[in-house]
Amino acid sequence: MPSTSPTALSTAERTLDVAERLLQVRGFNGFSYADIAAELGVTKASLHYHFPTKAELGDALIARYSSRFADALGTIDRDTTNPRDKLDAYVNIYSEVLRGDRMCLCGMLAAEYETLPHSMAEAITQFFRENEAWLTNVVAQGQADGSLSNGVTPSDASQMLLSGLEGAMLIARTLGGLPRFQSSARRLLEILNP
Amino acid sequence: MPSTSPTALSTAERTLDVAERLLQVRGFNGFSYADIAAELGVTKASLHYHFPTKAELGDALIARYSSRFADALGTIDRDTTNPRDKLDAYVNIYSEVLRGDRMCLCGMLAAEYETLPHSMAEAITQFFRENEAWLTNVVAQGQADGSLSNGVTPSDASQMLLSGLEGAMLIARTLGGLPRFQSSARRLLEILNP
DNA sequence: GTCTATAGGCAGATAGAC
DNA sequence: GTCTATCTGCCTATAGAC
Repeated sequence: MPSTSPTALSTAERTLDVAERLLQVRGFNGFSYADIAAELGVTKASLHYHFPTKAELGDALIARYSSRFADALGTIDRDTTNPRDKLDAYVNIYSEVLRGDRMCLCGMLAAEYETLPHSMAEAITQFFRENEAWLTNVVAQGQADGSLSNGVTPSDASQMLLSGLEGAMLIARTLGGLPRFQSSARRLLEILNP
Repeated sequence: MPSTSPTALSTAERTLDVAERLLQVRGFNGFSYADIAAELGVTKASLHYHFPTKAELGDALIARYSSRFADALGTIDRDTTNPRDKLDAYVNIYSEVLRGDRMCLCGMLAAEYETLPHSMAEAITQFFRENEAWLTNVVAQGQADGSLSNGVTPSDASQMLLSGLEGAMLIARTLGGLPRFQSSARRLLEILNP
């Protein structure tokens, strides 16, 4: 039996859950296998059974995070049609992360970029590319239907939204918190007012 | 004699120079006394003579960085009168940091915030406060003389500029580099077009 | 001020019993 | 899958000679 009840999580999943939070709060170089093990009540050796090296754990964390993010974008596309509503929903993803006192996982890793294994570095870049591609699409839609200003190219707008939101999260954790983040996010979106 | 020639730097200063670069590239948790010692050709013990603990080294790094940043803002105030020129010069400070393949020192530390000694955390918050105070002043001047839009409060504008620029640096190091940063910075400033 | 030497702890990682 | 036990290496930091 891999689990003790229908709702129980495997050790691998619980490891990812704890490691994900530690990574988003303290950074990849700011937590250890010992931290995860203590929180789960298992030994470090058990963790190495599921994730032999920390680089592999990191790869798994980015893969799961990117996958969930992509799912969330898919959900937005299904649930909303108005491009402005899509952007509001996009910002809301970030708000919920910050509400948990966390930084965006890939934003955190972007800071530590130069210290990371190559596979992780590439995966982070890919995460940002995918986000920008989605945002570019939404902005282009909004410009086509007139709901968004066409004073900026969709590509430029998506770059500014992505980096603006990541920066607002970064600073808000040290100064101003969620209210400040949401205020900055609103200002960013106003740029696209027609 | 504290130095061997009029232009020679003390070990303490050279330590700060190397540590500063390592911190801006790899983060506070991403370098060690051994890294600095190897680069300077001295022993770790020598470094501990000048900076007994890493927390004290970190305090000194933030203090020097903040002081230089404040000097740069003072120079801008002396050399330019037009608020738009001041903002351009402000962005240029960031561009030069990124040109050296570095992240803003305090932006990097903002990511590692939760792992830092209290004295460092407080100093980072103070750095951001001072930057925002300066920016708020410049925006207010520009609104008064009509060179900047008054569609946003100076406080909101300064928050968005600071976090937007920090975020643009953060992302540009993994995707797009300096050209992308400068493009995003230009877009941010356009928000203040009258 | 800088060195050698070393302490004490924690990091990531592995071997092998159960 | 999880454990005990252990390895090796690096970390911050200190003592004491020069």
